[in-house]
Amino acid sequence: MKVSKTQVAENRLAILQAAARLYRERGFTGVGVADITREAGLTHGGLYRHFESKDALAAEAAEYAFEWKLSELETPDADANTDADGFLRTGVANYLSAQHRDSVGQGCPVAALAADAARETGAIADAFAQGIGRYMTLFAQRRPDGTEAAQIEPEDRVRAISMLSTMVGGLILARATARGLPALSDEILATLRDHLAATWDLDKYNRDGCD
Amino acid sequence: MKVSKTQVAENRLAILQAAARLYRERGFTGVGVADITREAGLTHGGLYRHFESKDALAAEAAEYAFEWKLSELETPDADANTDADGFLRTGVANYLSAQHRDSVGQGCPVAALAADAARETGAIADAFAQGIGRYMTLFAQRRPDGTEAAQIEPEDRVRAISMLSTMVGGLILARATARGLPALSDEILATLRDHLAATWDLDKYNRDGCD
DNA sequence: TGTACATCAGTGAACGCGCGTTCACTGATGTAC
DNA sequence: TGTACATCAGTGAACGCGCGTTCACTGATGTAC
Repeated sequence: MKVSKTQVAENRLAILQAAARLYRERGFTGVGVADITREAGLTHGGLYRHFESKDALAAEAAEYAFEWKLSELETPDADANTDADGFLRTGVANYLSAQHRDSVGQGCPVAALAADAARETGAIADAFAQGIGRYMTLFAQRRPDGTEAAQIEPEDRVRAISMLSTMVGGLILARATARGLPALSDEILATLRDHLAATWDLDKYNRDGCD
Repeated sequence: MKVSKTQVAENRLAILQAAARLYRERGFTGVGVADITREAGLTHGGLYRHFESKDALAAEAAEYAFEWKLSELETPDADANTDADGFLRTGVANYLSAQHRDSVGQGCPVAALAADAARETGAIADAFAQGIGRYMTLFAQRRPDGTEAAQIEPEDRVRAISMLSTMVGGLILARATARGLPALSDEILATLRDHLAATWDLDKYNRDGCD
């Protein structure tokens, strides 16, 4: 039963979306191709009309997850995000929220899969290296004083590396403690939200020169 | 062929050590029981004389990895660690080194497996929650001014949460980019070493009161 | 526009393979005497 | 201390199962005329 070209495109996208969600939830080695196609409303055999192998699908699903997340970060959810300051304050708060912690499948691919990706080689590893590189640049461009960096300065990269590391590490720690020590998990999120906002303000303040 | 009691204890330990290394290298879902026993110099069948199931082994291996890492942190490698300042400066530099990045199997269980542990339930999840909780307390007790906290203050916990999140996240990002963007990987490590040391000094300075 | 037919996305059975776990067996250990 | 024997850690074949991948088949689509 051949299907229409638009249906083919829809099915392919459904497979990618299912893969991107399931991989984030269960890791690259925790999901079978049958799980993915079932989630997309298809049977496993047809997957190979769309992707050469499970690994090729995983790599493309990783790229898809990165695209998806970037657009999420662009328009987090509120409307006070016209300048970099608002964008980053809301973005950080959303990132370190209980909601993001509890919805891995819809969340940041770095926090969900970077540790898994470090064990991979080839296309999956490449997708993650490139994706993380793009996140770094995106973050470095947005400055605490609300301006967009025309040229990225060393201090912009320091800020981006420090913030992304803290956000990713904090979310992973919050997730790992969510079941066994829920109070600690909540404390990690709340503490980092405050701490990053304070660092943020200090960075702005230092532009006038404190020391 | 029954073996002596000391040999039994040695074999059990060898299995735990092999498991702790292989799980860190390949993740909880990437290692089979035959891989572990082979690494320990045994065959797969005998594993069940020591552990009730693969999951029970994984949980105990996680606990073992946490014990191992804590003692590593206590005596990082140098000898200038008699006070908290030296301990933490050297500890942070070691943690964010290329050597630690490139030896996952001997490294911090949190950076290697916390993302995997967040997908687990039961004994493995518990082991990680408890282990992370202990790391937090250990870090909070050590103060930048070189003293050991008699009682842990809110600011001590903020510092511990912020530092651990940054270190764990940074190491994971450095590992995920090591293959595809080695320059970025090195930059992340070097930047965070400097950044954390600077935050450290600022913390010390603020005790006299700047603002 | 209508008809004939080649295309090919999707189906589901089948494949070889490696997994976690079980179990009959082995034989050195360690104990009872 | 020496002998007889029960114990049990370790072996390796076997189990059922789910995996990634293949393939003959189906039948609606889309094209050639």
